[in-house]
Amino acid sequence: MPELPEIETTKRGVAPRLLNQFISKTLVRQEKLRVPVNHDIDHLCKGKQIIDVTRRAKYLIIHLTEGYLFIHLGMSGHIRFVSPETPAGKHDHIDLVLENNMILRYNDPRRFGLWLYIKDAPSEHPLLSHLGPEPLTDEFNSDYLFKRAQNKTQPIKSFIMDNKIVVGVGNIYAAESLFLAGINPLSPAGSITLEKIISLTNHIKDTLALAIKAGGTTLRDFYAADGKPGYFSNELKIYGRQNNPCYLCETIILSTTIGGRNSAFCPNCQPN
DNA sequence: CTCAGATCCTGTGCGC
DNA sequence: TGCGCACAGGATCTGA
Repeated sequence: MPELPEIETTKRGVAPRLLNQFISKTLVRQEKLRVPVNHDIDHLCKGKQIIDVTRRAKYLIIHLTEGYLFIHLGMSGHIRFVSPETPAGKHDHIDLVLENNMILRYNDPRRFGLWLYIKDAPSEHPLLSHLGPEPLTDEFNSDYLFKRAQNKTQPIKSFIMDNKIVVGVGNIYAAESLFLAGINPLSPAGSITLEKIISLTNHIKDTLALAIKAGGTTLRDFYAADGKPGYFSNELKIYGRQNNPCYLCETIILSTTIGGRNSAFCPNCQPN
């Protein structure tokens, strides 16, 4: 489900209702996630106040009076507020119960996500410490990207999806940005000209910012915390459009596999 | 070091 | 209608 815009949309949806609240209970129905949930997470969170809600890469970070709660939604997760009487359904793995009785409920069929309580500074944690810059900050710019790309033979698409290079660029937005920049996703990262890297950098930023504005991309099952779908799927120009004509030149869009992920591209608009 | 591929898990949608 | 298969928005590990 989620890429960075979906996480950001989720964060904006849940933050106002979490802020300043006290946690009364953390109910874990399924602890086997990408990383097992702390066995004593209920004890660790109980009675603590939520003092901030932030995002780093695709992690939501709930700041408590002591420690932090990391939430990652993996490929199929979502969190929503439900009232106390709402019965838990299939794959409703965790409830964060607040003292006002509202429940932040986490559902994740594939269980690639995680919930983790950590005590020390998030940026030092092994899950976050190696991460590259946020795409919407000035730290992520064309000079940086060009430098990092030098001598890389890796396909440019895998390169921009590498969290050590830049975080938050998933399969959808990688495909969209490369199309808009006119770059073939298979081209070796080190072979891309500075001009194209400048264009790519700008399109990554623009695409993500637009998608956040639209409330994320709803393909099948993404709904923001308020239950509203995202509207960015209407804007997708290349992702999932293989075998259809390109919107710009009507050439039939091709697809290939890069890093195990399906990758659509227009052979005419993205020649190299 | 770099990179392709396998892996964790369940649901969906397609062709037969 | 039912079955089997391919594939899905992420991230990490292994091994060539």
